[in-house]
Amino acid sequence: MNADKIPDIIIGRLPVYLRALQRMAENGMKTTSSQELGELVGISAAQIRKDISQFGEFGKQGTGYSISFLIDKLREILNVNRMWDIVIVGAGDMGHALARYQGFSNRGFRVAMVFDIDNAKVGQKIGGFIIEDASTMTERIRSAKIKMAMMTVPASAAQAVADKLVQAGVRAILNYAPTSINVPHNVRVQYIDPSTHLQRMTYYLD
Amino acid sequence: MNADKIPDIIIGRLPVYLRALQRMAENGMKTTSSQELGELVGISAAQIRKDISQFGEFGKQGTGYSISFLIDKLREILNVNRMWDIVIVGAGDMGHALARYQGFSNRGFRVAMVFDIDNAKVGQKIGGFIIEDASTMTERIRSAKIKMAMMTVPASAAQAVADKLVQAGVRAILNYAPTSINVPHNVRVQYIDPSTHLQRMTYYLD
DNA sequence: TAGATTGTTAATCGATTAACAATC
DNA sequence: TAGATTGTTAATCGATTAACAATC
Repeated sequence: MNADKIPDIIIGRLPVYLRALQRMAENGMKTTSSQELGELVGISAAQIRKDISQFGEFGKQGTGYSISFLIDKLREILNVNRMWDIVIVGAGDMGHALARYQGFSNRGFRVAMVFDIDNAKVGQKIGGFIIEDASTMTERIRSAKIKMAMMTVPASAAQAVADKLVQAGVRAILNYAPTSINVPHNVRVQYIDPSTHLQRMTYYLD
Repeated sequence: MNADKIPDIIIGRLPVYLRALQRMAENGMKTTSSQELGELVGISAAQIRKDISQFGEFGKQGTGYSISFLIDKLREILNVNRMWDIVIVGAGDMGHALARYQGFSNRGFRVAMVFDIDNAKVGQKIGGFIIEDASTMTERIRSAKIKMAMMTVPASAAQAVADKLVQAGVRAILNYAPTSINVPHNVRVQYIDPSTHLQRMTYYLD
């Protein structure tokens, strides 16, 4: 294990490798090569080898990588060889979809609570969760020691909600609100905004 | 307008600038500076000036940028000074949420059709759209000349659906399926996978 | 063994930052 | 005018690629 600081751009590719490897494992494959994995994920074989080698010598010359071994290592590196509880803030359509999403459990995540400010929604059930009042949020998150959140609130509410989450001890926010937010340096943010993603592609269309 | 090829990493930041500028405009602001915009989006002022200057001289020394003028220019550059029709493939929870999402229209997008393979879903309504049979998809997309799609299908179906979309003439795919897909070079893909985004953050958590 | 593929090095390529003249 | 801020240059910093010895 290399003690140097690993660039975030490399960290960002590891989940993509892991996802592809888990798929390969499901399909019964036992080993793969940087070449094969690269074709699957659209990244050069050299880069995949370089990325992986930052963390150790996980491959074998001549035969490549053991898929299950590499999965274990990547899960360890990414800290997803455990379950992370996540809260959802905002019980609109997108919050609903995430609350019911089946794709978290085998990737290291579990939705733990869902919050909304709308009294008409509080108390209702979505995907097995009872929607809780956002006014109790800080305390609930803090006492459950939850570190991750998904924000599916309007842009106008995003900064205030983010501030409350940070206060509650959240250290990673997946932000579905279509706006940038400011958080302290020790808090990570990832952005999911379909319009922004789409606009990145229209540039190339006629 | 610079005729050189603009790096994709710059193109990727423009929608973020545009989103912030539209927010400023809604709040009644008339001008801004690279400094102010940078603090809002978390990018250095120098980089913002450099990015914008790739396309022309849109600012004024001493006063900064006219927000409405810069919005116009960015919309023009990104090709979103028009409406793009989009199809949704997969009418599960995520497809539902996207079909009902109100955040597309003022960013240049309009959902035009929703498809699913499930006969139990075909004919039902979501968000004002009637779910259509996926077997008619290629022909429907082709004759409507639609160039963009959002895929909210299981990972196992993603590659086959992508192939059909490409055949139908789609040139940009926003892929919500948790898997990488392979498409020809003239087709753009953007990925939205909450687990992948979350795993990029857990690396930094204890 | 022969063939395949890793891990790593050095070279190349590309992106970001700092600084400042120009100018509103 | 004085102050502010752009657009741009040069320097720095960082990422990717190509190549190959090592070795399974």
